[in-house]
Amino acid sequence: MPELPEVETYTRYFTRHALEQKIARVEVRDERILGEIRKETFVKKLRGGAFKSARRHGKHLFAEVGGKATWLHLHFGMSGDLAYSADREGEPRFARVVFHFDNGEWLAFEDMRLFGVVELVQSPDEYIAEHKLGPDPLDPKFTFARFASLLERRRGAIKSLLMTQEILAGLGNLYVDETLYQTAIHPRRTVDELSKAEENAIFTTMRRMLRDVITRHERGAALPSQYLYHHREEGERCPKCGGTIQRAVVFGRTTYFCGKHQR
DNA sequence: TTCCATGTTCCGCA
DNA sequence: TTGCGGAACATGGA
Repeated sequence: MPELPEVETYTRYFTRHALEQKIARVEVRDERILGEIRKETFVKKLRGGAFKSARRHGKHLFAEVGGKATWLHLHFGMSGDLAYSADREGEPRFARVVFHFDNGEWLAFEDMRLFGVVELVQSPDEYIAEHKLGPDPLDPKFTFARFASLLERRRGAIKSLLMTQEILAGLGNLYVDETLYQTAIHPRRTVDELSKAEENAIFTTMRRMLRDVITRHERGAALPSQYLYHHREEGERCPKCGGTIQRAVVFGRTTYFCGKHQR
């Protein structure tokens, strides 16, 4: 389930389990996950090294490979996940790359649908620049002024803008819908007709919601029942206002919203 | 069997 | 230049 809150959770998981351990062996089980890099190069650059730190930008996870002047880059596509264990038999069914550490434990990158990417890059900053990724909404330096400037001189639907990684990096279909639901804004409203108060509501609610989801993931807790997340079905009753949940396609993605309170 | 899925990219058109 | 619809990618679950 990889949008920003999930990738943040994976980053913390990676940090907890996989840092400062010697990489004894790298197993690439399906080369289609590797993107541009050749399997031999990938394995050779990692074997014998160790991950020194991990950071996230948007939906991307980067881990520094000590002494090799390179970073592991993970993108989770639609179905990517991480699993760390010492259990030799327990490797997940859809493990595509497995890092084996010299203490016998392993970290698997699993991705059933193979839309994810595992590769090596020069540095996170270089990657972010090259792919023109927008700011991360939970970056401490990301302010309302910065957010408002992203909306200036744009005309499209607010949902399209919030989903575009070159503008803002991290939200996907689920959490854009959640943000707009919680701020009572219709996903097709165009950016140029939003009031400053509405822009502020989006900024504030989006960040509070993302932090809330991360905290709940960390605790293994479910999302609140009044979140749209649990009501993504046409005809469901809106837990906020009793209206009816509608389904539409916006920016090419199935979109759920309350036909009554989202305007 | 058919439709749908938390993502990204590329192409074509307005 | 910006915005957006559509298709493609690969696979399993309802």
